[in-house]
Amino acid sequence: MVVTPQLLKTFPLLSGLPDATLDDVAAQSSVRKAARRAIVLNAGQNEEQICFLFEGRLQGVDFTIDGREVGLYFVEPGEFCGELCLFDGGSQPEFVMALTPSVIVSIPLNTMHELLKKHPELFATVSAKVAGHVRKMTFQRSLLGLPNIAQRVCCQLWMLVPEKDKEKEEAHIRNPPTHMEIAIMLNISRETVTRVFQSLQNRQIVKRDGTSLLVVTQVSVLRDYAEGKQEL
Amino acid sequence: MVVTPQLLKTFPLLSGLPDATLDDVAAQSSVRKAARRAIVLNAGQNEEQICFLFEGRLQGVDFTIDGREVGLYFVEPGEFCGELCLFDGGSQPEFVMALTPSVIVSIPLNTMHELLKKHPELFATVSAKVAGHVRKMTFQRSLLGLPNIAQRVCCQLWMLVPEKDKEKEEAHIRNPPTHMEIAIMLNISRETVTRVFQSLQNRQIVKRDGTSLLVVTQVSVLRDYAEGKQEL
DNA sequence: CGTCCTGTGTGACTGCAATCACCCCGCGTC
DNA sequence: GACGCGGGGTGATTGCAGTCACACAGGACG
Repeated sequence: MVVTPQLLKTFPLLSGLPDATLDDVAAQSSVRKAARRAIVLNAGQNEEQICFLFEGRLQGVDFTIDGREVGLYFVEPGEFCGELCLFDGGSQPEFVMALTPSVIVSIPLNTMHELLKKHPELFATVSAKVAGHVRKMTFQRSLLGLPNIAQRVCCQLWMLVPEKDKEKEEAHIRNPPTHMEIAIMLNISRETVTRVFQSLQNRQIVKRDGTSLLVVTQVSVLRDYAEGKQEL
Repeated sequence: MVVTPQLLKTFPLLSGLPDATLDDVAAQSSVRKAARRAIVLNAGQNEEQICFLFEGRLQGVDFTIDGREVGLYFVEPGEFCGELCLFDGGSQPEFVMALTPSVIVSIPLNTMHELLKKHPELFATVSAKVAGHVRKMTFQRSLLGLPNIAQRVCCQLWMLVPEKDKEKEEAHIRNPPTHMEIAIMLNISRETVTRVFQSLQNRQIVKRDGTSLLVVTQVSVLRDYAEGKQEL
């Protein structure tokens, strides 16, 4: 499929670029669709492309030596991934997999390099993204250190509460991860996640509204659990 | 204490810089000593300095919400830390603590920024270091996903085997982390680490030589354990 | 309509690592 | 020498989360 400059403009990182530049980049880029659970980027390979997510949802995942899946982060529409090789030309550290059918725009590594050279202001954005990634991973790592499993789940849930809702008493989490996805991120079993959720629902702290919406009815209580001020 | 250009030259990152530049940087930098378990960089603060380790050993550590310590990485002499704020001006994500009495050279963030602007080749090195950090964290995260604890310990041990010894049958690990430090990195208890080590020693796969040297006598067997090809 | 698949809910069982309690040893230092 | 302290070693106990097995609901799809 053909990449139009208009398509590229939908991505915050690129939206400020002059039309001529976008024409140029568009000509060298490509679009593709990825089915559910399709691999978008392979770990351990020099992927030579930066992926921009137009539609769908991706997850960075790794696998342990014994084949277990390890969830690392999500990629939402408008965001990009695979940028690490811009920094050292090394290989992609983790797999990126489509959680839902997705549409992905790929810009070749070289094109991206040229672009960053010409527009250093983009470089700052990409750097900040990597820095943010490090911060997130550090936080996630500290989550895994929690001995209390329920607390771990609550922390992750708290992370998913939109910033704007954190002070309110009710929060909406759209398209929440499945229990399995949460389990993989937190290094616990799917059943355990389900049990924690049951417990939260019984106490009317969260409730589900269809498959694509999770309502946190008592945000402050959730925070207390997350911070260990209360035990579940 | 006064920082001399000669001192700065001992750091690989800075060794190629012209003397005039080093004079300049030295004038704005400072040296300090850190006692064992002293905090070198504080998490959550805008530290505004890049720390170069001249002597000793540092560890990046985080704390879970409930106060548990989480070990992240080590800093060896000649290396630096605290560079993440160069990328986004954000705060330091984790604590950096001295494992042994250490000597640290601090270069202010602004000075460092100027330096990188004037010498983009340094920027590549710093970028590569951050990228490498991300890779390491990703790997460490996948370690934590291992359900078999003994395997986790063996993997960590395998990581500590110097690159040059990985193909040999005997490897030397200088200044190995204490059981406690390993336990913290792997999110398991100190006793469990001890028991795994006992098991490895009984099978004559590793042996200790004083406090500051650990000898891996059967490197290939250790690798098999690490890769899950054999069970301990 | 039936079928398939994914996601969720739940009970029973069990194994394994955390915890606790205590030991020893070596080292620095008062 | 006595002492404290950090580091390592070990047994007994226990609780908790993983695992297994199965049930059920809802959506997609022919």
